[in-house]
Amino acid sequence: MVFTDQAAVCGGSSPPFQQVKTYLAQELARGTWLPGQRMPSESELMRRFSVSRMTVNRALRELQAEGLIERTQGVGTFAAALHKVASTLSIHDLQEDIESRGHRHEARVQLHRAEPATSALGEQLGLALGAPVFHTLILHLEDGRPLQCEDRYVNPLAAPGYLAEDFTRITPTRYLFGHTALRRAQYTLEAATATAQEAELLQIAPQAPCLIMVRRTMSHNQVITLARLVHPGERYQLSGEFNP
Amino acid sequence: MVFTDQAAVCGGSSPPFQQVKTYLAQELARGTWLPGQRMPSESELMRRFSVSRMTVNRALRELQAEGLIERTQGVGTFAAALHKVASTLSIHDLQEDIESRGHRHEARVQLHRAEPATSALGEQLGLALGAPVFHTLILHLEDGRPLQCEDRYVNPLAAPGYLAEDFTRITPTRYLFGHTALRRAQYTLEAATATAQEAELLQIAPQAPCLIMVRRTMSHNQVITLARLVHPGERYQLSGEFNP
DNA sequence: TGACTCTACTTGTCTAGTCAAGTCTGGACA
DNA sequence: TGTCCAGACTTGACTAGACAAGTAGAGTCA
Repeated sequence: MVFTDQAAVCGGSSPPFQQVKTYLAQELARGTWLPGQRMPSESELMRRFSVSRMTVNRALRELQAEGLIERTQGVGTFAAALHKVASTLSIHDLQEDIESRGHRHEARVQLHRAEPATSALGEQLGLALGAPVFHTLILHLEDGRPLQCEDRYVNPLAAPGYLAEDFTRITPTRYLFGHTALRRAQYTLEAATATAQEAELLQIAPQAPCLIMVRRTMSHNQVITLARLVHPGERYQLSGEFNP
Repeated sequence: MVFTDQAAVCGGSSPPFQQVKTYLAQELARGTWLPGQRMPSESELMRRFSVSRMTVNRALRELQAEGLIERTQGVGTFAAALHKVASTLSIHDLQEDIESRGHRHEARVQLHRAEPATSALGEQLGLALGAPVFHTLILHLEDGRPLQCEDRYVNPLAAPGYLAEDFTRITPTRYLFGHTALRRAQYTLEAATATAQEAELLQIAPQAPCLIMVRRTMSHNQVITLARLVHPGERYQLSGEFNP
């Protein structure tokens, strides 16, 4: 059988489900089945590879989870329309990022206190006007060079111990990950100029382009924290990969 | 059994593997097992939920794929250190993005020709110095407002029909998705200022911050295309979500 | 012609058992 | 004391068969 041979060539000694998966992924990449076209059924693949249905099923289920194929009960398996696959960009923890480059991470706490919530802030965090909100402003440096200005508001109900923490030793992100039931986060990412205060802290020109991330982190239905992370454009890049 | 009851409450009539998965995900979110801590083994979950090992295994395998847990053969299953989970930011096709907002997408082709490769470009695309390279410069507009300046070089070996295409009707991204064996893509994202030409096309001030994405798209080992996508900072935002 | 049913095919899910391979621990032994 | 090995436990992978649920097409009947 032609298919079995090809799979054997490519798969080497990898487990059978992986061989089926690799074979299908390769053929998809070669354009054997164009987007929307019908692909072999499970029983067809069973016969071709001489494996049980569970094995074929696992390969197909994983390809489906990866967005390469679409399956419909009662109908069949189809090659996915690849342009619909949303690519993803990874966002890592800054401290880890810096340390993985073999550099030194330093945090300078500029502000660390409770403040009364303004109306806009209270609404976002689900707090009454004037209720206390924790506010930190921290400058993160890589080998002494300013890399991120982190302006963060924290809901005291979600993280009561936040003010007592020493953020030169642990980043707020890590602290909140460990001490709250973090469930969801929303990001927006944009290019803009920093505020005058941020520009001064980051030691950049007032009009210099910055990569600004605004992050809203939530537990089940309560907003835990609101962060504005400002990075100098010339010193910070995000990079990502996409393997369909 | 306490565990079975809880799962039944949450899972409703969903299939057993989903109930096990939901139960574990909920307990993880509640902090029942802190990052790095040992979680119940497969046989323990088999007994608690009265299901077969394959069912428990599927739940655990999917949680592992989603990054919530870590598993080691011979050792056990552990709660993942959540701060290590790389969050992802979705990047969609621009034309689809615009149309999903109910707006009109328009592409203006500024440049559309073959050029001899410079040494730097040839090296990136795997071509000899002076070999022909396809070059397009396209301005994308949303309801008549410039939103993206797309400067793209394409390897003629990978997409020989590229020059003949009408890019006011289909975006290069979509064309390349449909006509090449796209396998991998690498991104970098940064904030910077546009070139003078780009600023003029985008109708922005020369010093205005822009979100710039550089994308390298490859087939198996051949670089298909190199694209520089410049977006005016004030008009373009990326947004994403993170559900651990 | 139009509505209905029956059948073949497809995917979704589960079970009970098997073998393999990796880790860890406690006991035997030198 | 230090080394080695056997056993217990864990995950990784697979099989053969089963039932359920959905779709599509062929055939039947009014």
